[in-house]
Formats: sequence, structure tokens, C-alpha cells
Amino acid sequence: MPELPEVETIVRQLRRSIKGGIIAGVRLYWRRSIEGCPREFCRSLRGMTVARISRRGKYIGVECSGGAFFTIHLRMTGKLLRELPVAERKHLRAVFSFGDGTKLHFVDPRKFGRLRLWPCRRRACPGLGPEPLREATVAAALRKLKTRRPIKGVLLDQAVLAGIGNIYADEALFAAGISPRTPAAALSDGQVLRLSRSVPRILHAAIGRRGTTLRNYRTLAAERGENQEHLYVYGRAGQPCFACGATVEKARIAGRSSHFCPRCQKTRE
DNA sequence: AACAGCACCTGTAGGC
DNA sequence: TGCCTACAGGTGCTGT
Repeated sequence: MPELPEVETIVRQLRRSIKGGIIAGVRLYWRRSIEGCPREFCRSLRGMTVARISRRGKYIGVECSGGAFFTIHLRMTGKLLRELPVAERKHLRAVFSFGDGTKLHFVDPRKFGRLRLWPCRRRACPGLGPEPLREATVAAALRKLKTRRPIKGVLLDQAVLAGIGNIYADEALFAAGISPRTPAAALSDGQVLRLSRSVPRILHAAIGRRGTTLRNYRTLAAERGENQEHLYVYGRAGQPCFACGATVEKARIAGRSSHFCPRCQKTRE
């Protein structure tokens, strides 16, 4: 569920909320939410002070004094909540208790999310591509592509760019006027330029609106994002394109549902 | 090498 | 109301 803007929103709130906190204990309610040894995860973090919160792609990073480093990936339905609503109790997978008596709840109905302890921060999350928040970075990544795979699938490939998911891939391709089916290596210079600009623009705008809440995503304080009010194609199949009035289509491309305007988005310029 | 398909899970929406 | 199916924002493994 959460993509880069949602994770960035949560990370900014975590910095204000739990940085400096002492982890009094970690309690698990679903052991498989931990990648690796659950017992070691809890034991390693007990008593540590939260020193630094970071984001890499869709991963939340938590660095503790003493060097312990762990990541949280929310996958489809994971949430981090300071307060646990009664209705979420049955989806509770882990709880961090802090020295001041407050808590951080990891809630995840579908149980896809993962917490993982890493031996060191530098070697965490291998294989991720660069952050797509600057035009020059995105342009460099796109220019390297030699594959005939559809650009939609390439944008979702975390080894190419880290953090883009299904919503923002569709929105960025619409903003750039590019068909999601276009083979990546066939993008013209103009298309690469437009996509390199639209990706960071779409992501920054979504961060400014604290992410997109379609269903599960909530911030640390359980608030909804506002970016769902600003989507041009995602979730709008059958409705008129805001730009040209043609009907927005939905099709399965690269194994994922893809939303696009057949008139505004071209394979070739 | 590149890519498709499925597995991981539960909840919800829609058809009948 | 209930049963069934399809689908959901992500990733990682397996097999072709």
C-alpha cells in the first residue's frame, strides 16, 4: 500500500514522535512479521535509544544508539500507529513500548509487512536503485535502460528507482503523456525528459499532501492523506480524462492494474 | 537474462 | 442473508 510519499510522511512523523525514545520492550503477536530470528530482534532492541529515523525507497530505517539498525516495510496493509483503535486490535502484529510509557503499534491485516534487524546500517536493503526525488537522478536511471519491458513495469522495479509504486507510476506516466505499454528502451529523448520531471513532481506533491489514502494507509496519528483528491488516472477507470475527456482505461500491464488515458498517453511522440 | 506466475494473507465489493 | 469470485497500493521465489 504505502509508496514513497506515504513512507516519507510516516518517517517525518516518527522523527518528531519517537526519536530519543528508549525502547523498553518489543512484543510480537505474529512472529513471521519478523524477517530473521524474532527472539534476537526483540532482545537486540530492548533498552536501546532511538537515535535516527530514515527512509530508503519504501523502507523505514530506525537506528539506535549502540548501532542496532532495523527496517520496517509496510508492504500492502502495514500501519504504524501511536494509539491502537479497538477495531485494529485483531490486526496487531508487534508493539514497541517506550520508557515514557508510550507505544508504537505495528498493525497489518494481510501480514505482508516485515521488520528486520540488520548487522549494520550500510549494508541494509541491498539492490535498491536511487531515490527518485530529483530530476537528474531519474533521468540518469531512465537513460541507462536497455530493456524492451513496458515502462510501467520498469518504474515499479525497485532496482531501477526505489520507492515508486502502482499509484505514482500511473500518475507520473499520465503527467508525462506516455503510454504505460511503451518499451523502456524505445522512449524518445523528449519522453525521458518529461518523465524525469513528472516523477519527482508527482512524488513531492503527494508528500506535501501526506500521501494517498485509498483504503488502509494512515499516518502515525491515524490521519488520512489528501492526495487521493488529486489523482488524474489511478482509480478513475470509466471516468472522463480531466485533460481531454476521453474515457480513462484500466488494463493489466506488467502484472499490475494500470490506469491511463488512451488519448493523452502515447507510445510514440 | 528476462519475464510470467504464483505465493504470501485478509478484507471487501460485487454478482447471483 | 449468504455464497462465490475477483481484486487490493508489494515483494520474493520458482520455473520457463
